[in-house]
Amino acid sequence: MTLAPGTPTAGVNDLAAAIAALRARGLRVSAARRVLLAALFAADRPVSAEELAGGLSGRLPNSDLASIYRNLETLEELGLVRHVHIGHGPGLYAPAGRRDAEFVLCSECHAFRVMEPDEAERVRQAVAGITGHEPRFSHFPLVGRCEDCRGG
Amino acid sequence: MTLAPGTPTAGVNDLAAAIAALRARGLRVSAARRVLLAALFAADRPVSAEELAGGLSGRLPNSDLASIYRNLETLEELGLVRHVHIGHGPGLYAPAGRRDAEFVLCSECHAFRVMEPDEAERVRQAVAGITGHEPRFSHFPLVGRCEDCRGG
DNA sequence: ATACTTGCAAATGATTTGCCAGTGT
DNA sequence: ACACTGGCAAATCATTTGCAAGTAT
Repeated sequence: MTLAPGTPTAGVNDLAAAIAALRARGLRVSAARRVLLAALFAADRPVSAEELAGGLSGRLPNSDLASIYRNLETLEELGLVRHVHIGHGPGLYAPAGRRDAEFVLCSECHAFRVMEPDEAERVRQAVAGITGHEPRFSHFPLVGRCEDCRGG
Repeated sequence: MTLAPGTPTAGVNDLAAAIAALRARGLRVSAARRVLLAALFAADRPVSAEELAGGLSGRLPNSDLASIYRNLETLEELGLVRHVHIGHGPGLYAPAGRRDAEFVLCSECHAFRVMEPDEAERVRQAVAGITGHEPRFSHFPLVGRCEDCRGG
């Protein structure tokens, strides 16, 4: 799809707002999209397209992976959804909040979490001051041994 | 393959040392491995298996992707090779030095570089102090807008 | 009514596996 | 000699694309 001109959609933080954003862009609110968005907002962690298809079956007559990928792509272009990579598995999708979540992954125990807003801000500041790059851990998480695994 | 017991191989920084490490582990020094390692050490940036196969053809009668992947995996288990991911493309391989290289990628201009040792150390310290994680940017690079792109 | 969407099948790109012939030690 | 390796074909996993039928607006 090519996005028609219009107000650039930012992140939203609930299903209703996401659906409103679809409408605002002139995109159709189909059953498949409703259920997909609902599943994403209901999940407490980023989920794969495969998991979404699984969770959706039953809730929808047929949940096809191709359609799910297509919708995830559309929603991502709209800024309503985002995806991260953990290790070598499939991409994991999550609803996009008003600001991108920054992820942290332990390379040893694989604990995965979202940074606190101020934590993320401090990392941004510190890293920018050292490397010159304003870091983003929303697509590739920050990977490293966590405090526990380091024997803290 | 399952690695036989022996001295755990660390990174090395030249072809001869890598070959010695293979021998030390009782692995065979075949023409394919020689040429593969030579290509990796000759490259000035991480390269894909496909690129390696291309560069190798001519130097070897037949360079098969499957064999290249198998060897890269073996060499990686030995600690002689490492791979990074940039965006969604194929994995990119590089020889592993005595300590892992930490990569930085600009999310805007896609400039890709290796951190200076002290730069990496400062990032490690700073981030560990904030998130509790000792960060590693050898598998997933640190991604963010670079100084130039931020209008520095 | 019409353009956007879906489901299904088939294609693609990256990487892995099975198997037997070839070769380093 | 013998186990380790390489080549080739086929399989697998994640994701994408083509296309005709279905549906939101």
